[in-house]
Amino acid sequence: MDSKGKKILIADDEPDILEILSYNLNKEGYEIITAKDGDDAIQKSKLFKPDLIMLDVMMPNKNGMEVCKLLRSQPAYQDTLIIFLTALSDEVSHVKGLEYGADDFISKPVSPKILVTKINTLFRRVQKPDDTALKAGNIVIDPVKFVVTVDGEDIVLAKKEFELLHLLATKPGRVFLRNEILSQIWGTEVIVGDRTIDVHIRKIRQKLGIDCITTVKGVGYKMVV
Amino acid sequence: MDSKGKKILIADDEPDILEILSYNLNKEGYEIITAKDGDDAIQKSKLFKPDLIMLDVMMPNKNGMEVCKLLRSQPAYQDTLIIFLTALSDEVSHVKGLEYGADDFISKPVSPKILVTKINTLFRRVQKPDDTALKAGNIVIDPVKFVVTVDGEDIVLAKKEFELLHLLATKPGRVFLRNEILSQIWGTEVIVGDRTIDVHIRKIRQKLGIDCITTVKGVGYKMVV
DNA sequence: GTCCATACTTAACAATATGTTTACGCAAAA
DNA sequence: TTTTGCGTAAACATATTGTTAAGTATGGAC
Repeated sequence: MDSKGKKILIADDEPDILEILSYNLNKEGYEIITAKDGDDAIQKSKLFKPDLIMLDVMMPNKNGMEVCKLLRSQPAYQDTLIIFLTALSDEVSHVKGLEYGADDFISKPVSPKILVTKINTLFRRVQKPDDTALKAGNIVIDPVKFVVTVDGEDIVLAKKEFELLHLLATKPGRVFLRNEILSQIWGTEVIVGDRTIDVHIRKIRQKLGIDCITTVKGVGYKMVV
Repeated sequence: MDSKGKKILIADDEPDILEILSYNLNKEGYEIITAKDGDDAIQKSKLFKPDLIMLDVMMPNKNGMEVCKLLRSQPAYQDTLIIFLTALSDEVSHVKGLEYGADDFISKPVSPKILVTKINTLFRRVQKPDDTALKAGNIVIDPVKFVVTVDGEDIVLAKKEFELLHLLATKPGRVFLRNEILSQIWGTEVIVGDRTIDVHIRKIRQKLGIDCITTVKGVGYKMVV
């Protein structure tokens, strides 16, 4: 579930369209938010921070183009994927849409297959690996090779363990609240218990063999230098 | 960036398209030259010696195919990258384009992100000429002879298997995300399932007999050194 | 062109690694 | 002493990959 669990906002004034799109994308594991017009789309974008926004070109209260232009002008939406829903032959919208920073177009009537394929592909494109190796004392954390090295010896961590250690190592010495850890590693969507963090911390300590993570009772964890 | 500062010639009869493409590629640091038809494209190619040429299929005064054929017939343009701009569903152009020596295709309407990604990828591909044999431990991968040698013994791999192994071997130890693998080996057009990668990995492991590829669960694969 | 061999892809299922919860014990603070 | 928070281990659930087999292209020989 890497490209999934993403949030998609769909804005269209026709309830039928909304339903069809929602159904098909929801089935694929995406979380769907719907909006019925331009203003609604802007509001809900700010509220839910979707990863992808589908805009009907023709909508009441600000059409798709206007919404796109407005969102793209803000830094927070620079990397958000934006797709337009257009009539099949609407070349003008295509050209204009591109100027406003659209990433793709889907023509009505919408084929569920093309829809899903396009969206999966788009998400696939934007993912890129983080490539800054971190060092904390005698520990080296290398996201490129996905290995942790202690005193020159490679240690294999599971994904979550690695992410957790990497997070702590971004600011050695700084305390990370349990809440921070949860939202950074697990995201706001998934809800996991507090014990889950403990268990991962324990495994990291166990695998690394050295005591590099300190517990700050009632607060969180930090990396020692 | 080392793949930048390159010259790109864009040939299309629609000024809007020219402008959009120019804008996005220029932003990436490429130097852009535009041409409005086939003859213009040929002239400016000779004049500016671009590193990459984007040709609209439908153009006045020699269409994209003709231009491609003509340029490719000259030794000077043997190694120039040529990309076609095609309508989304234009399968015929794809087939013909490949015959004439196209390096890739971009479907209209053009997504800026995909455009930039593709072009960056293409330059990266040619930057490291494929004629250097790679070595990783006791494995030698020779793209010229298309053979893999383990401890002096030749092993025959299928095309996809070879490409996959070669990709991993370009940066031994580095983790390649499944996404990266998909876009590097399969490209942006084709969409294949995740299991497909596994199967190829399996075959490589089986044929080589040695354990040179490590699985990083939830992340991807990497070559061990 | 047809046939054949090979490679590629997909789907179903098995195996395994990973993530999460639970229950309990311990220790420090109130 | 009671309470609170954390550590631990095992049980459980889930996710991800490995494997197999069968279907689908693809390209070459004839």
